Amino acid sequence: MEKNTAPSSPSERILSSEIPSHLDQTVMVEGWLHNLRLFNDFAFVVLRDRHGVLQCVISSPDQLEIVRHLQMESVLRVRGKVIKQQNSEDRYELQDARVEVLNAVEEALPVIINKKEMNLHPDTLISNRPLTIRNLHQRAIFKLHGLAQQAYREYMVSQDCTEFFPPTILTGSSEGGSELFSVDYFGKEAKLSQSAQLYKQICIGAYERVFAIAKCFRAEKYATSRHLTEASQYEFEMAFVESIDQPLHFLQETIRTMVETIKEKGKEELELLGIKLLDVPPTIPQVTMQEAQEIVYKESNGKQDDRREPDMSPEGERLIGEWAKREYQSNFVFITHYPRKKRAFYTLPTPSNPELTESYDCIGGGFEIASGSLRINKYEDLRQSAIDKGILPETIEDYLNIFKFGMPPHGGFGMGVERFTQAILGYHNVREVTMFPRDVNRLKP
RNA sequence: GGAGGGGUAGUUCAGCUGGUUAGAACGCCACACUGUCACUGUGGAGGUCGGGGGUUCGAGUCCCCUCCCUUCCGCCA
Repeated sequence: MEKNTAPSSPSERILSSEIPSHLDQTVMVEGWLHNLRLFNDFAFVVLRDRHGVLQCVISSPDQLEIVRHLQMESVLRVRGKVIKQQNSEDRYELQDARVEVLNAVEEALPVIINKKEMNLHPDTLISNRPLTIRNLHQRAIFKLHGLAQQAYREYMVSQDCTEFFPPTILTGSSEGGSELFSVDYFGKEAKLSQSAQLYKQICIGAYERVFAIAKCFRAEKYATSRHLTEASQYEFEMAFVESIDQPLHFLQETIRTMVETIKEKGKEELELLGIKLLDVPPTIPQVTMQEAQEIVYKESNGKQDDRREPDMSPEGERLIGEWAKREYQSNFVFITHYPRKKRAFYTLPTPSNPELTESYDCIGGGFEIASGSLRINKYEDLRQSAIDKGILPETIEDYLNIFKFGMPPHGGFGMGVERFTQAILGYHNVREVTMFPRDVNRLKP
């Protein structure tokens, strides 16, 4: 591990964030050439490290020559004395800086990354990811994205959940849902997992409460602003639940913890991005799908009518999101009790109305970010449900067999990792919050 | 899979009913500049107008084919 004490020796690197506590001391910093403002007899070298940027003032002719022809993003080591900037109480700089070039960039950058707004096409942004990730805005997005994942883990662990890692190379489909990617597996055909569903259900048989941050792959040519072919999911499953209230409460508190953690630990990044996160209300509004469709109908003054549809339309999701924001100051809303025909065969039907299910989605930022349900836990019921859905039990034998050996009542959810970040930060395209997105036409970088 | 919009300099874009040498801003290069912080000023380099075919005296501009990007729908996390 690195030493984490504040060094006082000039031979030891300090970070830009530590500068204020070294006033009047000579320090050494390392980082990238973020900007260079050159004058006749002096220059401002702006250095960027993992915490921020620092202005260094070059004033001697020999040092000026070193810096004069440097390209941006060259790697530098700079020594100088920490002083307060002229006419400023809270800004610091290095005086009489001496520069050592650790790795000079030899050619012009393909994109400008030291401006606040890069103003690039999404395609250019991603194709140049090795560079654009260094942009302060871009860097902040993925810092917050990482904080969300950290918060998810911490909350799950605090609730006595056990983390596990599902496999992604499988023999076939566990849900029979979307298209799967095929991979050559020593001459046999294997599939990439589209969901950790099977494995999290297996795991509650031992641990009762489990979670995972799992990759899932969908070989479908969706060309939308919210689909990836390779995505990640916050998976959760808990045993001994009798009502959807339990997993929904879990989901609500998960979201709350994630939002609060980001607000607290991501203060600087949020400020930089100009994003103000809405607090999660004590109770996230919850409506049945039927109620949601009525609300959408009214919200749109009759223009959007999904009331005879078995599901919400994207426009409907957007409208119900606006409704929740206006009526409950909530960025999130739960929709429950979807029709059985829209849900996977393992979803528990509603006892009082078998046409409906004990299921729920979470709408965040105006689109679906999470989905879950109570599950059928008895072998015969599950087998019959598969048959009702037109699935041959023989084709899902491995899955069905789990339920012969004492599966408790259980339920859970899966929440899109990228979509969650997209929802709370309010970005239009999921690729903007995905560092290395994979979609129909993109396999690199 | 369906329907729109688009592809012009490194980047983001303008380019009219087809017309002579295709422009701007930022970036890059050179020079000037004593406090900038999106530094400023002057000058310069940089283009197979996505690719292929066609119409025409003449195509960035019109037509056909093709590739790519993007938005929306289907679908879903």
